[in-house]
Amino acid sequence: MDTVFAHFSRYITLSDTLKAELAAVLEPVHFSKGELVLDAERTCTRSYFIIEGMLRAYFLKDGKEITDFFSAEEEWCNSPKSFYTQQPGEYYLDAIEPTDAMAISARDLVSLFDRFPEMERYARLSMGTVFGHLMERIASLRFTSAKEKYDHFLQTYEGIHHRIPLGMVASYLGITQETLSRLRAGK
Amino acid sequence: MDTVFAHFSRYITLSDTLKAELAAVLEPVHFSKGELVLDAERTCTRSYFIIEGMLRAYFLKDGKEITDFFSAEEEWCNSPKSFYTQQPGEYYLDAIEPTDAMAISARDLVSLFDRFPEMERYARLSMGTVFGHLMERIASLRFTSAKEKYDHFLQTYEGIHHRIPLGMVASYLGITQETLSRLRAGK
DNA sequence: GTTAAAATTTGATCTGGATCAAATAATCAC
DNA sequence: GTGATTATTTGATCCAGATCAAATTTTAAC
Repeated sequence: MDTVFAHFSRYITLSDTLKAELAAVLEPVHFSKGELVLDAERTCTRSYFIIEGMLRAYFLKDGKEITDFFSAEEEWCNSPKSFYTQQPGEYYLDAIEPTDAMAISARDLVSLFDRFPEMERYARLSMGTVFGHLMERIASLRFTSAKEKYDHFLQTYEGIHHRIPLGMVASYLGITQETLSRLRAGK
Repeated sequence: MDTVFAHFSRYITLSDTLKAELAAVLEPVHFSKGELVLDAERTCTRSYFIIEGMLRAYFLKDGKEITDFFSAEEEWCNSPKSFYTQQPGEYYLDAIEPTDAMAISARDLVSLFDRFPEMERYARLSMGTVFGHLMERIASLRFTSAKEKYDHFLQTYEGIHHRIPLGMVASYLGITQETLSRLRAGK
């Protein structure tokens, strides 16, 4: 729980009341490696704050898994559109490592937003951070070679990249496995 | 001012007090076609809500202008990172059409956030909308042909695309002008 | 440990879109 | 309006990375 509080404290000051409320609604969960966290057929009712491990969001295209993003320690993971609209979305979530996380339900979160304005602020500010990452990723996708994309990935997921299978990295970058394999071999 | 209020009302209920405050800090501005709205050397101190016209954000790469996004009627335009951090950023903003907008300064906005929790909510929810667009754009950039990227653009900027010069569209899509020209000719 | 299944590497070929170059067409300044 | 600048189209060539195919390595199940 300390990890969660520390994360919130990067953006807002946590009152004791809010701490107590958070502690009351956050539920520790564990996923084993390879476990499906969310099926795209279902609505994403909970968001997961990762304590240890890594989750992945992917969708299916022509029957193949296309990885859209990874979430590691001290990041939230959910199926954004589905969690926001509370309708089924396109993403599957799975655990690519044994993962410990704290889960919060959409309804509990909404209730916190209603009662704690600082939660709104936290959400606004932390979204800003993610926003920046998305814009960088767009720039990287548009104007860089496969090699540069991979280098950018290594930098973004510094210290984490070796934990992710090559095929997933390739689809995340929008290049083929073969190309990525050759890049890594240094050709 | 009604246009601005209508926009806010899509996300929150505007109290009379907040309306009055907004009216007090929003300043009407006009830019003529081609006018530079923000130089990348400078800090983006204001955000512009566009009433009519279109602004564009671009950066320089090898001396050439690379368009990153367009903002049209009922959208906000600023240099995101610069506006958020109040440090100079990488973006230039210019008007690609004669544009009428309402400007709000970063300091006024911060003050509104401090005094009106519903402004925090507005920001969180409206960012969610933009967030969705960015994710779609990422998907479009990674796995689609030039033709599909252009089709996606036409769809996203439905009714607006004909107002944007081809070269800007091409750099927005991350393809060359020549390729886009050929696509449009239907080859 | 042995075998089967999955992930990664390596090889050969092909192609969409880039690049380089130049001709037209549209827009602007005066 | 007219010349000059800027935007768009068209043509020829080239290459990064895709695709198709298969070998090799790694991982997992029993």
